[in-house]
Amino acid sequence: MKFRQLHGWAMSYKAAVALQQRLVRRVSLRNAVGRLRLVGGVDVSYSRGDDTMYAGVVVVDVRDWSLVERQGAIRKSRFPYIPGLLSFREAPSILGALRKLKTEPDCIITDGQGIAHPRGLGIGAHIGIIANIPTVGCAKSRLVGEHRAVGARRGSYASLKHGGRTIGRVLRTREGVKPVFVSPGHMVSIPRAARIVLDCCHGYRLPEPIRLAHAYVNEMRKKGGLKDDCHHYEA
DNA sequence: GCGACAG
DNA sequence: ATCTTGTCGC
Repeated sequence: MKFRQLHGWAMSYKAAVALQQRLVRRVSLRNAVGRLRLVGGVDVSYSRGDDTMYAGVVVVDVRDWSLVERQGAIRKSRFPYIPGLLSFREAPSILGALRKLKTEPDCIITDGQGIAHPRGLGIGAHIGIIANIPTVGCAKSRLVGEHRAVGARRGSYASLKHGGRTIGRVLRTREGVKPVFVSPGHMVSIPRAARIVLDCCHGYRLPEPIRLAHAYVNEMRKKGGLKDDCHHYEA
């Protein structure tokens, strides 16, 4: 994981939007994810009147769903939540956690949109081009795009379109619950992104890596402190 | 001006 | 995202 220092994070909303329009050209939809084994998941937690972000990343082995490694980072954010500018609030802390990772996953799933974004640069895509690793956006609700009704069976999906382009899929990961919005982040195709998310959902609406990351950051915030783990492997 | 609007 | 109690269903 070769991180790139593409830019700083302190700027006006206006500058942030301009930056997204400039960075979107670096996003690649060329699939670079082969057989899946190690999948990462990232998430952030924070309290109401506090801008302290508790970010975490977990790496799961899809063969048996065991936790391979997890790392966390606590950092204050000075950027507010604004639809379309989520990465400027959460990405700094998430990248802090990612830099501590010793294990390089085959791809990372983010809690939020990939390219299914007004300017094509949701937090999933943004993190992908900076960490230089395949990423998949998996959001619980829609930000942009239109789609037809999604079938009731697990695996059913509808194409998510915006501005005359297909930007992702609305995927039913479990029967009886709302579908999720999947879109490529970086270095992954739309079909592969959807397949990755579906393969990572085990009895629940959200992918296992995201669920574990969510539980991890919440535990970090409540029971204070950042506990990490790394179970080394033999190639 | 009004409605929409990831987390 | 967080806050917050109960309630419906497998």
